[in-house]
Amino acid sequence: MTYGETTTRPREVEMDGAAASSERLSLGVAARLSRYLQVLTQAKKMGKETISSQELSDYTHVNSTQIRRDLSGFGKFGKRGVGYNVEALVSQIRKILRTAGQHNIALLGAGHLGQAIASSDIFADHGFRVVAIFDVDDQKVGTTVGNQVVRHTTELRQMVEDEDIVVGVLAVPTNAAQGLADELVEAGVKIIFNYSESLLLVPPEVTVHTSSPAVDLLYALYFYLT
Amino acid sequence: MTYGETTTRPREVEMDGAAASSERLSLGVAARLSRYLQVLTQAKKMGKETISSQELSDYTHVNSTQIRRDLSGFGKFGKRGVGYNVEALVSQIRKILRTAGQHNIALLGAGHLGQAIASSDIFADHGFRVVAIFDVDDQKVGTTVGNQVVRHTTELRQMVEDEDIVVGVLAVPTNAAQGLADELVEAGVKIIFNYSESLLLVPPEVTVHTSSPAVDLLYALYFYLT
DNA sequence: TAGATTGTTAATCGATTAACAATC
DNA sequence: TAGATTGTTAATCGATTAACAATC
Repeated sequence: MTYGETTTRPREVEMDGAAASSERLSLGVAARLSRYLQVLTQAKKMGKETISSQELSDYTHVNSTQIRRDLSGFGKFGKRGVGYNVEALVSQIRKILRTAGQHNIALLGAGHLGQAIASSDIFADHGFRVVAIFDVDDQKVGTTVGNQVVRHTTELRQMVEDEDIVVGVLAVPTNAAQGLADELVEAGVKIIFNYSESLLLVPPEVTVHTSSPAVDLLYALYFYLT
Repeated sequence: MTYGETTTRPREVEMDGAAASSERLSLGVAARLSRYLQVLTQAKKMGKETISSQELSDYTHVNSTQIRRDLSGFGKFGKRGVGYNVEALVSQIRKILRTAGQHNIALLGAGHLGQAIASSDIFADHGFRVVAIFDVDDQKVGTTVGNQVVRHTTELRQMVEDEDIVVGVLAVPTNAAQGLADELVEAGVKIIFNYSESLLLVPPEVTVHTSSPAVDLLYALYFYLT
């Protein structure tokens, strides 16, 4: 590599306030923007109007310079000496992540975990709507959980089609997970959120996210112990 | 920077099979090792005896070269042409992450989520043991959840001391989370696992991990939409 | 042996951060 | 104005990956 050479970096053409760029975000940037969004959403709920990169850093543990850098790649959202307007930043990041709209979720499993998910608004806050809940247990089918009537999993395919469901959440026992994952895939769901311990095998075009609190805990513990 | 210069890299002294190094792992390495451990633990349950870096890659979405590289930093655990012995690798990684022992957890909240956590073995599989469950609701105090009797949160401090609890898991409503986090901190807990939506402020020596399925989902959705 | 898979190198690429001028 | 905080540069650092010899 030669140096002393001034590299002209590719730069996004400023698009009159439009934050979304045509290039795909890197994994890291997308992950961090999502975390900022989480904090901002909660800050907004608490009535906070502006937030500084330092405050965002305190909550996310992301370096404040990096936060400013991440954001400045899409526009000048902040005000020097003041910080960022919480509400405006929320909608900018939603635009960047292209998740400004509503997305429909199918919840599989009406046990304790399923009920916890259905009655919380963690998903609702971010534009995800649980539009159907399924279980195989006839005792549970027909009962109401959250604001949905529990259906039998045999109705899965039809509901995915009718309700335009893009995400399936697996809150079922380990041994039932792979079978239901297969059914979700066949029904056309492209993102599976796995709360079971099962390792899931799916076609490459389907994304699986496995929730693993114990893994996160191991990781936190390491830094506590060292 | 000059080049053509051969940099001598610091290298761990081989310690006769001992995998744990004296240097602190980087954030990235610790996070990835935890994920390998999760997959290996499940693979072991399923009776798998060996696993290749490619198989680990399929499940973790970490590049197979990087997996081999991460592991080879601590010893030669694999067998060429065969792969890694699942059971041996589990114990090596546990040694590296220093989580070979048992660690005690306090669970706050005996609602649906608390019950789901108490009756699952996601934590138990990794050496975490729920040794106490708390709630403020007198209806719930005294009932049995998992294999524990639910206690009132007034007993928190004493139990943390008696049972040597290092981790507190918050499975409570958003508006109760900060208050209980404060109590956990006062009781001496160093790691808080937050399942509520609340943003928590804690002293710098305490680690908070906030679970955020919706954030993970946003992130997955971005790569699906683009 | 032939095939498979590790361990390791060497090169590239992107993430991270300190520092500070710009400016609200 | 004075103080605070952004936006941006320039440099460093660590992560990532292709490639392949070693070897089971």
